[in-house]
Amino acid sequence: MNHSAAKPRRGRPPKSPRADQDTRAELIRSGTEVLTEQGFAASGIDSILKRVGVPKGSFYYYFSSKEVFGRAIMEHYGAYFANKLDRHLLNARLSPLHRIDAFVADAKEGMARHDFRRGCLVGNLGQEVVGLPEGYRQWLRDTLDDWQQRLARCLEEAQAAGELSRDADCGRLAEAFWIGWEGAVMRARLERSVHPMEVFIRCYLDGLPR
Amino acid sequence: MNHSAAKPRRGRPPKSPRADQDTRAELIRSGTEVLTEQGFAASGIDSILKRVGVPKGSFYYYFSSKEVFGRAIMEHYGAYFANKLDRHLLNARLSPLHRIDAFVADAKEGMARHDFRRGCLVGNLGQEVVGLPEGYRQWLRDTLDDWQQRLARCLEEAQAAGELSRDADCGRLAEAFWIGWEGAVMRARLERSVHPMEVFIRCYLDGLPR
DNA sequence: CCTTTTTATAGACGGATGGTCTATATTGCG
DNA sequence: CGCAATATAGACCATCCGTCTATAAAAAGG
Repeated sequence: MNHSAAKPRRGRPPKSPRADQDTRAELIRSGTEVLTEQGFAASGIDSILKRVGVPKGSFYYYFSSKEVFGRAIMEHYGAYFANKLDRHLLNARLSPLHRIDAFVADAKEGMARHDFRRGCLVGNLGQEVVGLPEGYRQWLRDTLDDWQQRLARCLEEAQAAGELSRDADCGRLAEAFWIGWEGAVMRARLERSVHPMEVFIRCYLDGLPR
Repeated sequence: MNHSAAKPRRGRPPKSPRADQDTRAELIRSGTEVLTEQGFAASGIDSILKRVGVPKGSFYYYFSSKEVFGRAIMEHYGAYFANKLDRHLLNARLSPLHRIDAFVADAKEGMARHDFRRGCLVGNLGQEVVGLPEGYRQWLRDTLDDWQQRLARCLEEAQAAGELSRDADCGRLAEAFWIGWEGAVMRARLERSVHPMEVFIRCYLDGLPR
């Protein structure tokens, strides 16, 4: 991960100066880390590059602009998160409502592991949506809509399993979950504690119609 | 509010050149508008000054730094919001739970009035808390704690009025409200609609133990 | 009424940072 | 060897925070 270049030279570098060849993927990973911490506007290209030892001049070889770079990060994050969501919400070894608990536990662990510095990319960008490039907003809406549908299906399974009232509107309940969840993640960063996430999920589950 | 100076002149201005004498207060008001839109880091002093026609040189006569300015804005916002909260939550003409509805209706109206460009200052700053000056974080926590207590008292009144179960933990319920509420405000900005706020409050009130 | 002090503004300036672009050096291939 | 593709260095320009000097009007004082 650490590339201490001996001395800066122009031109294409010698055969194998960097351990990992896939610079583009490294930039996306590094960018994801920085953007989940600081959001889009506050994240400088420089700091993202420095983390992986890529010089500034190289950036526009891999991405035509910061905006395009951001989109690549969003896609990467979307795939990562959808995968995590499925891993829990489709886990047949747990009852539907317990799958939600498992997702929450996973998220709590992730927050603590990064010392509450990183939040949810969707939440971060959502807060600064006014100043974001055109198109980002639609991606954020689509992503939340996707998450909502995955959760709604899990709630429907809960209905089938008798964990949830047949009268419940699963779509609306799933919508409410993500609305509040983003608030809980934000608050957890503020408090530097998983407590807000616990309070939210307890209130949410306790309030579900049985 | 609009000060179109005929021509810029140096020196102390004549007796009443600007409609409002209190330049400092105007700066805080303008700053509040900008910060509720864009957050702290993304808000440039210049753009705040331009809105009220105050030249840059004057800024540091009133505030010693951007950080101090931000603190003044937070205090202003805190007073404004606490006042709004009391106006609704202590309104004896409504039942306790209906007071919460009234607050929500007020907030919805405010969001729509500003075309969903402005959010909650606490939510905005909370999201970028990692990069904020020292001390801001504590203010945000204290402020949310204050709001929580005001709401908890209202919920206790609801218990007394028979609108809420005697077994309910009002402190915890109030905590959960603000956790989710900040998420709802954020989402409303993203969707440019009050719908998320409606979904959240309905889910919250429906889930309260009766 | 004249002088001095205080108040408040005008706007340039510097250092830092951030996004973007151009020139360039090296590699790999034919 | 020659040429296109690759990856880099560093310049460039805009912006932003914060500072500084100059200046003009009001307020104070005699």
